[in-house]
Amino acid sequence: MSKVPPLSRQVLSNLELFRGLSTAALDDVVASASTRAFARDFRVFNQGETRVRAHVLIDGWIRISQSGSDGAQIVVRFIGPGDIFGAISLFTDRRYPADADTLTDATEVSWSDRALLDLMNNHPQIAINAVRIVGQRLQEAQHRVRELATQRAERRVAHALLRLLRQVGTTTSRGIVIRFPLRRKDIADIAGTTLYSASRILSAWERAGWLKTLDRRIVVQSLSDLMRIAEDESGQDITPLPP
Amino acid sequence: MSKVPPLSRQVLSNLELFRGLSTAALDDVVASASTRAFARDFRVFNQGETRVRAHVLIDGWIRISQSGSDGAQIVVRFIGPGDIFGAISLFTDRRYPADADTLTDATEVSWSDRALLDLMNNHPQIAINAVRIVGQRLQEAQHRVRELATQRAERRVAHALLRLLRQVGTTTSRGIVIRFPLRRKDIADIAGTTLYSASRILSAWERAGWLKTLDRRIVVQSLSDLMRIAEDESGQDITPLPP
DNA sequence: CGCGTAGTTGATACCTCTCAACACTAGTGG
DNA sequence: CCACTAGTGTTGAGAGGTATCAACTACGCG
Repeated sequence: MSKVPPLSRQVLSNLELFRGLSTAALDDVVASASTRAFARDFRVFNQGETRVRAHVLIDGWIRISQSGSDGAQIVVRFIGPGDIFGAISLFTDRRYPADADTLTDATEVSWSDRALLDLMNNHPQIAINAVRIVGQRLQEAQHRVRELATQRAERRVAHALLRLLRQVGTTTSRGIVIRFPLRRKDIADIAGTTLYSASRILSAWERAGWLKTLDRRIVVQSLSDLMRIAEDESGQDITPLPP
Repeated sequence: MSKVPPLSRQVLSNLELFRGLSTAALDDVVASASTRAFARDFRVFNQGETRVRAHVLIDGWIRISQSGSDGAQIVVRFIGPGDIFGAISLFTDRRYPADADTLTDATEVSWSDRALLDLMNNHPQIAINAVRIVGQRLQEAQHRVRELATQRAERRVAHALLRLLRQVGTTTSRGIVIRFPLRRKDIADIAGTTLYSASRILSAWERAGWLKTLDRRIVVQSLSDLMRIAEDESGQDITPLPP
């Protein structure tokens, strides 16, 4: 889990967290960074752990999930290339609030709490970027709260799929594919329902020909029907990434 | 709605957003601030409005609520003295994501987007404070997501009351009182349930003698029973503010 | 081949929403 | 002084969505 690929200013300057920095500033950032590579299905950190660092994912996919004392679990979000994760805890109670697991092979770069604070103090733009990123996530989370409080399971599953397609959908000849494997349990934990309900809902959609799952990967064939179920109030359209 | 009380460095330095600033920095902050006073039941800003500012509440209480296109509504949070609000939108899509209404007479101070960004650039500590504040709210929101996804209405109502007690509880001879008036609908919108379910649950608790409501204000008499219902996994205890 | 993981589907129970009726209060205006 | 109204809260009856439990299938892998 630790062949270390070189970390360039080029790579860093494309990350949202370091957007708008001078090359001198980027050099500072590089100097205190450390890079790691993980295999698939690796636990990057555990909920409750106190040796916190600020992480940015360079390549691969990670699932952030949170579980309660009763064992009930939710998926907080999926982390893709360029996303920061595990970083908020540096500023709050210095414990990771969730688990992080790799879904694929992955490489990350990370900074210690001290290093990140120094960087932010010396280069305020980093802190401003962080506010923007965390703010976006807060808005998403509040949107999700409303969804859970007011909509039913079927619509929540539809929304969950649409969000995933927006974030990580790839167009192929067969339809739009979600780039990484998802179990029914994952879908349930995203949409806030049970494995069983998620399975029933997806089966129904498969029967209707709206989507199918190939080797844990979901292929959507009729986006419009999905959007009709979701009745997306925020009429954002979905522009999948290039393959 | 606009007799302007004087704004002192003293007041500002006690706000979390401006914690740890030099007096020179505080002078900068004061220079670009503008103060306003509102009557009770005043709409401070509307969801979707684009003339966004960063607000800090000096005195009073404000309810932040969000509604969907279908009319379903949730209470996002209550804002008390010292809290910032409406500020994240400066960094994201420059639209307020929710409505803000005063629950009492209130005074706020606010900054334009331009002014706040300049302040953050000149005084990185402000941006760092902002990351911490927004990060805490994100964690709260994610906790709430899990709660909605995995727990049932009664427990969610208990949690909602406990959160309110923690934030704005005052001990009196009769019990712990939530400082501002709350309708059943408010409780429902916080806990993510309906007016009817909230009413049933609270009635049951009144019959059990755990709490009562006097003039829209909830008085909790048996904290322990409430906590038992909530089965609070994060065994935080509740330390009410002084009366 | 057997085992573990994943997925499907039926039966059932129960929580919660929904709809409706009614009580209570405060404020308004005749 | 008394309807009248609007806002709020309570409670019952019924429907319906979803969780839960259980049984079964399918697949991959040692």
